[in-house]
Amino acid sequence: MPSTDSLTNKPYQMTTSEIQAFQTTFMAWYDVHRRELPWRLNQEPYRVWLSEIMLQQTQVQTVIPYYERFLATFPTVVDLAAAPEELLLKTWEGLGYYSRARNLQKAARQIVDDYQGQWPQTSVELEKLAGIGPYTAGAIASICFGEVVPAIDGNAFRVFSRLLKIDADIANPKNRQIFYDAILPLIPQDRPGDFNQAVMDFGSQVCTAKNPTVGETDLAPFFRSYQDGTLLDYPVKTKKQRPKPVALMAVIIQSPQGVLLQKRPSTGLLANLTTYPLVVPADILPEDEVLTPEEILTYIERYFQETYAITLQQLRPTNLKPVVHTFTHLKWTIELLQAELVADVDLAFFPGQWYSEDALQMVALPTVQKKLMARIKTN
DNA sequence: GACCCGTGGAG
DNA sequence: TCTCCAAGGGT
Repeated sequence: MPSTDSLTNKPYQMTTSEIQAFQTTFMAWYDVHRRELPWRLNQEPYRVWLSEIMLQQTQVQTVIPYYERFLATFPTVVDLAAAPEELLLKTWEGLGYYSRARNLQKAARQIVDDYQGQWPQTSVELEKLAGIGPYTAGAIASICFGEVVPAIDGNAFRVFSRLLKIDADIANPKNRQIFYDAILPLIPQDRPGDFNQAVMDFGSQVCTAKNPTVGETDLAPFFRSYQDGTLLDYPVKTKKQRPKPVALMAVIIQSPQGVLLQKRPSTGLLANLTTYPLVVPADILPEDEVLTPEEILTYIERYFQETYAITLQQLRPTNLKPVVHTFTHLKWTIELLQAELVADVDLAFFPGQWYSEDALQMVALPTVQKKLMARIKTN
């Protein structure tokens, strides 16, 4: 049951004097413990925006080297708008959630083409840009333009659910408004950007998911859940489902021109990235039929013939241990197969090409592909 | 609203 | 090994 303020009868509120004291204490904590980060050098929208996109579902430590490299490669929004996709994805390689990179460029082109290179300055307008949702819009608007608006991310959910004992399920998007309404009156009018960044720093350094140390800070008296010993009961979050297991086969085909790699479709998992040809046996094998390994290979040969007009020679299993790679929602177990080709294969129907070692350096490879290559190299 | 979309670190 | 998490957004 939600805690209710006796004066206003609205849920999850503080009195005016409580708010004053909280703000003073919280911002004082921030002024002492504020982290120095590359994207805090100044408040240029391009730099702040890039950091916010990279930090989506990604830890600070992981982002920092990518951030520096990306800024060096694409110093301005104009450079980014004009970048070749291959270089864009290569710069993002390994960071994951690759649609972020494509949306980043889409938004850069919106800025250049639709906004004459001038950033919109409100969260409402910012949210119209590709890849910018409610959180990122709030973060940029408050940090760069001083708009008094919450930036509600995982840290904010955790900090304010514990502060105010908000027991609404944070996994339910419908409950976001409850947090918005609760946080908005807590934002100091003169420091909205600092406030939102203070939430990040406090949430990631003190009010952490595991082993929180709220009790060791001056903020402890304000945390209602800490006061009654229920800090770890918050936030309330329903469980996610487990990654679904999927069996795949990678077909490694060598030739004097290099190895055959396939560019994935422009939508869906690992969009536009490059891997060995990956076959999902479940998709090309007859259902409800027990097949021998030899028969399975025959089906794969037929699949390559019919789909790509490629004749595989000597398709065979390797003695390599399968590669296991887990995504958020999928768990791939990949068997490695080898094949030879007759000379002068026509790749007219194959979405890929032969890659030499040098050419491999230029193309964006997902981590699962790097794992597959490592498995081969170490044997 | 439910599902899709990566990766690396922590315990 | 397994589970959960980490500055979410798109469809």
